[in-house]
Amino acid sequence: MIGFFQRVYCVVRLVPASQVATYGQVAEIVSHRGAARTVGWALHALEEGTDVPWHRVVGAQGRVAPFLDERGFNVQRRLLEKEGVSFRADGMVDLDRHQWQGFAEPEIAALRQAWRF
DNA sequence: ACAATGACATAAG
DNA sequence: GCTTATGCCATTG
Repeated sequence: MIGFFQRVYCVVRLVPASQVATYGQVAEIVSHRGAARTVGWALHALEEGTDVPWHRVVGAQGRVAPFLDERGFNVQRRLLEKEGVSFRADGMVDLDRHQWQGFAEPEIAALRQAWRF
């Protein structure tokens, strides 16, 4: 049984480039009951230079984290745009085009089996 | 054991 | 679009 944070990181690494998942989606896979808040906590704990593509996780409505770089640009948005993710006029990710479809039940079961979770 | 802390989600005003 | 309020949950002190 690996830890909760490790499961979060594992799932986030499985999100393909140019696609995004919501905190709730990740939580459904790594937790019995939706632990969306704690997913955010786990990503917040990541260090700079991590290999976990944290920027591919957004809020339920496509909201990105409000972190700005030294030039005032949103860090998460810039990373996503570099992968080809398009944004709407209101600053949200275009979920209709880029939301990850997630896993089917058998795949989720296999993951939990591997985790003994 | 308890309380506080969030990069959440949803609903309501 | 905003702000609250409520439910939620793993981690930390």
